Amino acid sequence: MRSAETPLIRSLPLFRDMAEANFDTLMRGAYLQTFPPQIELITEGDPSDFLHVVIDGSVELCAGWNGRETVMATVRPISTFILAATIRNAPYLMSARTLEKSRIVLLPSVDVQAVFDVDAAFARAVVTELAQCYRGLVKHTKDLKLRTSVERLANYLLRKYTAAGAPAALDLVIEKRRLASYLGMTPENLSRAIKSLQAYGVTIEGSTVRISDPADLIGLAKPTPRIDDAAH
Amino acid sequence: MRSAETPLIRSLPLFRDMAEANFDTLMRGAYLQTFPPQIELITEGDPSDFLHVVIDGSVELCAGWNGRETVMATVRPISTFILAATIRNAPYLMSARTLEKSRIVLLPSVDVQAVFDVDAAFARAVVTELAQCYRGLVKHTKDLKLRTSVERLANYLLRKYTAAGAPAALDLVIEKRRLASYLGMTPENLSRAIKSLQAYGVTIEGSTVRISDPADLIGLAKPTPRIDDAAH
DNA sequence: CGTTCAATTGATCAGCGTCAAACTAGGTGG
DNA sequence: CCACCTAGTTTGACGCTGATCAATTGAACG
Repeated sequence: MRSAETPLIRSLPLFRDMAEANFDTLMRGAYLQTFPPQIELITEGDPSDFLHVVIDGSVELCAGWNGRETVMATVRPISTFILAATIRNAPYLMSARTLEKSRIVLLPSVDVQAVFDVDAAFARAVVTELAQCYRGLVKHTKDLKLRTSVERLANYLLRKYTAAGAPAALDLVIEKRRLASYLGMTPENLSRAIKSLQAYGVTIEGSTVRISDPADLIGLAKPTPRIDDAAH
Repeated sequence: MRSAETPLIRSLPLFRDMAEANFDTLMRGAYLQTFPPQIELITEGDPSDFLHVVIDGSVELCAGWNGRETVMATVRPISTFILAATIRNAPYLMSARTLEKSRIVLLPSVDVQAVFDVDAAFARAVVTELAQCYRGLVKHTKDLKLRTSVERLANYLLRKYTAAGAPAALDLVIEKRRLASYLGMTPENLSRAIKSLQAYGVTIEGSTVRISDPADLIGLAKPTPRIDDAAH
């Protein structure tokens, strides 16, 4: 692959510091593909052949068991997913499907592993990225085990709100039923959780969120960096 | 540090393949300490100064928020913990405390990072270990989100049972209230979950577990490698 | 303008947590 | 050696959170 996206990929933390020659090696084996919405990119249990990089659009990672399904994460540009499966050369633990029309780069796992062994800077970046993902999951788990559904919603909204710079109106980007699944509740329950946050100055109309009194909401949500900070 | 434990540590997947000289560097800066039970080794939010290796005893990783607390994992010999915090040089997301008298090796984070940069084999091992931890957490999260508490208990017992080679009697090693917290329920609820498994041939007296009809229990638990297999 | 699917609302119910009390078992001191 | 103390576990009663089911509303799209 050689295209306009190459510099974009190169600018990712994962690829930023590696040697040019090794980056070229990776790119030579790479595919850039555009997928329509609702396409299942990978399936839970399949062998991991490619490391994926979302260039454009959005992808949902989900998992199922015994007829139930849950959203584990949503991946937006520009970031990678299923790095851990690629590293361990193990079957995927989650499925991935496009939410909208998306452009995705596929890097053969064998290439990633080969470059990993010869490029120390890339190795360092892989470890840093993986550690980041791990810590993100720890936070998600703490969120699930330590908070009620209303608390989870309140903190979710505050995270998006502060990340966007405390705007008057904020867009929920994600469909409500998917948000509900991500937060570990049913769509009906999310509806009710939203209503119960009205008492704290939160109004959600369609996908537009308004927070009239952030201090009040913070009083309920009690956010902590050890669960709610993206960095670290 | 130079002691009888050195070869033990050397034999860990994390240190097995690295150059002797680099391993020596790590060991020179290491401390071996013995801690009494119920000692808080690290505290959520503190900066990560050391990578820890449990040589003997057992350590519990837990996390708290707003007066609530939950058990995230139990670490038994011989394995490491808080690798991700060490790598990212970020504050701990979990606290760790000894459950019993334990011997633990402390490796200064700066040493670990320095050796990582010069030893490709060690770097590979770190990545492999981290990816393993990540996948373990994905499974834990799936367990929590997709299963009811009785299903979680049934699968937990089956995992221990098969790992121990399907013995007639199996010891629960962990205190029930901690197991309850790990499985995301209250001690009272665990008691009731245990009773409800009697219908599937499970009896638990004290810390002794007996499974009279594994096939029956499997029918209820519906274990899957994507949640319940330790490997992968 | 009808079709479709998400979102909402209401009613009901099950799972699970909370509270309180009784029951162990392990350890200590008389 | 036994009585007692402490802490974990169990049991029961009760209530809340959140899931389920069913019906309605709303909004996007052909």
